Amino acid sequence: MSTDLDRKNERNDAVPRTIYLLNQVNQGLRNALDLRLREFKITGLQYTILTVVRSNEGISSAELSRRFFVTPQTMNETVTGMERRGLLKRKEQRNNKRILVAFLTSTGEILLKKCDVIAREIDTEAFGDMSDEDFDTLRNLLQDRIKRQRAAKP
Amino acid sequence: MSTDLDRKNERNDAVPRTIYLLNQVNQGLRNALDLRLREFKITGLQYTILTVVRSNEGISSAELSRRFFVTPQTMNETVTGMERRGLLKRKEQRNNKRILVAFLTSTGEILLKKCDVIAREIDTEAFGDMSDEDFDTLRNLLQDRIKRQRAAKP
DNA sequence: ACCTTAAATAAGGAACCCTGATATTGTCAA
DNA sequence: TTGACAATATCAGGGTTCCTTATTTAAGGT
Repeated sequence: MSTDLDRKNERNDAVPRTIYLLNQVNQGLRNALDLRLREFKITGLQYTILTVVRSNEGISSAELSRRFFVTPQTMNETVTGMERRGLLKRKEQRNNKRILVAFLTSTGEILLKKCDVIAREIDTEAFGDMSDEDFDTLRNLLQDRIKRQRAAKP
Repeated sequence: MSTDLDRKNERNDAVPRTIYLLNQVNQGLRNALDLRLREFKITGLQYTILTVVRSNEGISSAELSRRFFVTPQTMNETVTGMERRGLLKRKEQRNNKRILVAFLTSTGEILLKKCDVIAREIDTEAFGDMSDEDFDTLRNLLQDRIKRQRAAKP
C-alpha cells in the first residue's frame, strides 16, 4: 500500500529539484536585469538594495544583511561602496549611536527611478504572457515561502 | 473605464516585484544549501553543475555556460577547477575535436550522492509544508517560465 | 582557399562573499 | 552599579564567480 510518507518522499525527489527550477528562473531574470542595468553602471544587487532602502527608510546595514542572507561585513562593504558613490547616505540613529541608518540621496532616487523602468520591462517580458490568475498564484506561493523562511530563522 | 491595458499595467507594478519575490526565495534557499555543502568543500553552483553533468553526460562547457547564463569563459574557469579537483573529466568529442565533453569521475559521483542528501533535506525544509496541489502548481509555473526563457533566447 | 562561427583558454580586474579581529555602544542581570 | 553579553560597524585578507579582451584551434559554408 502507498502511505503518506511514500508520497512525501516521491515529492521531495521530484526531478529536476524545485530548488533547481527556482534557481534557473531566477538566474535568467537576474542576468537579463544585470545586462540592462549596466547602462547605469549598477548591478542587480545594488538596485535591489536601493529599492529596499526606499521602502524602508532608515534601515541599517545589519538589517539589510539579514534580509539578503549575507554576513554584516559583506553588506557593510556593499553599502559603503554605494555611499561612497553617493547613492546612499547614513547617519547615527537617535537613541542608539552605534546604528547607522540609511537613506537615499537625490542622486540615488533619480537613478532608482531609471532602474525601475528596466525592472518593469523585465517583469513584463518574463511574466506578461501569464493569466492574471496564474500570476497571482505564483506571487502568493512565493510570498508564502518567504514567510516560512522568516518564521524558520530565529 | 478600466481597460485590459490598465490591468496589465497595474499587474506589472505589483509590489514587491515578482522578480524580487523570486530572488528572495532563491537567495534563502541557496544560502542554506551553500552553508550545508561547506562540509564537503563544494559550492551550490558546483553541486548544480555536477547534477547537470549527471543528467547530460557529455555536455560541453560552452553548453553549460548557456544553461547558466554566464559567458563561456566563466564556465570554463569553473569547470576547469572542478576538473583539476578530480570531480569531472573531459575528452575530445568524436567528430569534433574542438569540443571537450564532460563526465563525472567516480570521485565526483560519490560526492554528488552525498550532496544529494543535503539538497533533498533543504527541499523538504523549504516545501514540506505545502499541499501536493500547491507544490505541483509552483513547479509547473516555474517550468513554464523556464520554457519561455528558452523560447525567447535565440 | 577564404570567411565565419564555435569552442577552449589565458590574463586582468570587478563584485560579492567569507572568516577573524577590534572598537563602540546598548542591555541586562548579578 | 558594575560587569558580562549582544549588536553594530569596520578593517584586513582571501576565495569564488563573473566580466572583457585577445588568441588559438577546429568545423562549416561560400
